Amino acid sequence: MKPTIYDVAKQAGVSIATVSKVLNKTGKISEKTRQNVQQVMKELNYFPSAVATALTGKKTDTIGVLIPDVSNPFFAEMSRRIEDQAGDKGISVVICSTDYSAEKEARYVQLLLRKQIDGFIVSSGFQSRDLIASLQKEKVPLVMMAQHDPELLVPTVSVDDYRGGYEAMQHLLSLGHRIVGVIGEKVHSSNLRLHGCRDACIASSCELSEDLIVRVPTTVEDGKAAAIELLQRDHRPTAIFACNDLLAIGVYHAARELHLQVPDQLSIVGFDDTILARTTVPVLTTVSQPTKAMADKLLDILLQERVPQPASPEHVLFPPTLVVGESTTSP
Amino acid sequence: MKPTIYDVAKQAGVSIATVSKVLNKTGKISEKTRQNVQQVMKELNYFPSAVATALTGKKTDTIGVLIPDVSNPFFAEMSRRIEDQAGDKGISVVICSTDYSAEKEARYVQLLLRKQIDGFIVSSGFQSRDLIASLQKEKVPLVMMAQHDPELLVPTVSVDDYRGGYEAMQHLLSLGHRIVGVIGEKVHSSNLRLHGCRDACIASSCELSEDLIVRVPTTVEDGKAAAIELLQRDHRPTAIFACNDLLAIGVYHAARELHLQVPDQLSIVGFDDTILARTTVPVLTTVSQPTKAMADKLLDILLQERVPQPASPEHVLFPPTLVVGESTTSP
DNA sequence: TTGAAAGCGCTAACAT
DNA sequence: ATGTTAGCGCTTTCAA
Repeated sequence: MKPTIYDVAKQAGVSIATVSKVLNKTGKISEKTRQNVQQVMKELNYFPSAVATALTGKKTDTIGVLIPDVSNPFFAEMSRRIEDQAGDKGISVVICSTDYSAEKEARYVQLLLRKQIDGFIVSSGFQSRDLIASLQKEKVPLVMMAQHDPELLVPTVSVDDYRGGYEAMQHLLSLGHRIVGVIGEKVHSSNLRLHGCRDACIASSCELSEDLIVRVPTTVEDGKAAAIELLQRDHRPTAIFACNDLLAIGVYHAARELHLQVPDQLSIVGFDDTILARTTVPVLTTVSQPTKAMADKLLDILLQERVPQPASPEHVLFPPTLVVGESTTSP
Repeated sequence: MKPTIYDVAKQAGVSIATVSKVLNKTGKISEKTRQNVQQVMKELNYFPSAVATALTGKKTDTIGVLIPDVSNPFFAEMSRRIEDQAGDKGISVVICSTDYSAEKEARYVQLLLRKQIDGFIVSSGFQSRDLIASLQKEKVPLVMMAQHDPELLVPTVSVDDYRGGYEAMQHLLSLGHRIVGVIGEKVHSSNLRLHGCRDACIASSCELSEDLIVRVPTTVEDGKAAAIELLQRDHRPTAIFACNDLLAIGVYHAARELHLQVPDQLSIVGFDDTILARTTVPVLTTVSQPTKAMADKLLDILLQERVPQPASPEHVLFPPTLVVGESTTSP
């Protein structure tokens, strides 16, 4: 059997209270007994039960990360960052895929709550606003990632989507493109990216007609279909900005099907800078999110949340970086 | 405060034992009180604390999945499958990235053990054999995924790597390729895939000279470098089989750098059938692993492990499927 | 400086 | 059919 605090106490000839104190570095204990107890803990290979500890009301040093899908590279990479940062802080991370389903969200939230986790990181694509509201009512520490939605009274960490869209479009315009198609998801962050696009056009006194903007769901196939449609028009775009890398991949497929060379006959820009951006040939020009810094901030907020509840939620925006690959050139 | 079993008992006018019984459907209780208690649980929005339950020694219905890296698409996709399967069985999944580091492995194992999880799924790339041995000594249910290593006395679930390699090579040979380069990782599963390649060549009475086989680490860059080297030889290969999709991507990059058209001037086959295989242009021909079935089996074994320890560990091999994409054609 | 004892919320005999 | 009670392993007053 695994040794318990009682075994250690007996072996060391002290009470369990003393053992607990050396464990937690609380109270006053003589250097001598401390050494002795620690020695015994080593010998017995003793580790306190996290379960028993949690039951006494202490923090569990575990946070839950709720993402729509681990197999989506962007979320996988963010998760990885969060894990790394958390690991450094001695915090463990539970990752759950909610599959864009409000039902699964509820189930996992319930589950993690029962496990007494210290807080949640939820991400864009979270369906149930009610759930978020009820978590807040229960004062469960919570922070939202990759979705800067001012309506939500939740602290938020995301990239500056507007600016990312702006820079992506500006890049294309500065290369000389004048007809640029845009493919966006039907989610909040895509809206912001589109606004950025529009404003970049305005700044270059070039117009972005609304019918060059297509909104789709999020798969590669959606991106391909949208791109094919755009590229078969009379005055076809010479460049396409896709609001995430997955959609951009769809554009590559469309280009291939229509026998258009990338970038010579069609420039493509993506968003997110996931592994996908570096696995295409030619390498995708994309907008990079500072995932490491974002993960760091996410944890900072979550941990500080564990203490007091701030009056008005903090909304942190990180600057995006345009990463110029091989998929863009002058028309 | 969150309601406890006491609150429910008081409100329902029964003892906590009764509440516990309706909760667990154990013992005998009249339909009437059952209804009543359940009603009260609803009203109070009561959910039992998983922590308290675990402390009494019951199973936690949580398993830990240890993978080298969530941001590697193959592992992310496997994790996702495991989660799905587990979800159906009411089991929750904790995913941790061990980063190919024995130290992190030890840390996470310790952590999860302290949290009283019911079992582990560890995967290829796990460094510390000692850790595995000690888990076994402690009789912690454990199953290994994606690494069929007969030396390990652990149940194992993986794809039939040998056969996958065989089919990949056979495909290329049947298209008429005679000089085929092979790029493999320095891990056990790649060895098996290579054996498959060799035997496929022998079966076609065509020889695979050893110097066409290159062993590398696992990144895209490694794949690219190896491919460039292969392709610059005097009698350059007309096709390359890469032992995983990531390496195959590297081959695409190499082809591009050397101005070789895929598939006309160079055929490429990968392995794993991750999302990467479908995001390349042209779409990669690759060997698919039945991730869903594997995840299912993994859980079956783990759950059955929770009861008795089988005498000799089960080693399950799943058949791979060659998925022909657009990256292969006749030379 | 150390120890005794009362919980934390739940389960599982054992009584009734 | 329902209730009483003794733990599970640990933290935390409060005494000594």
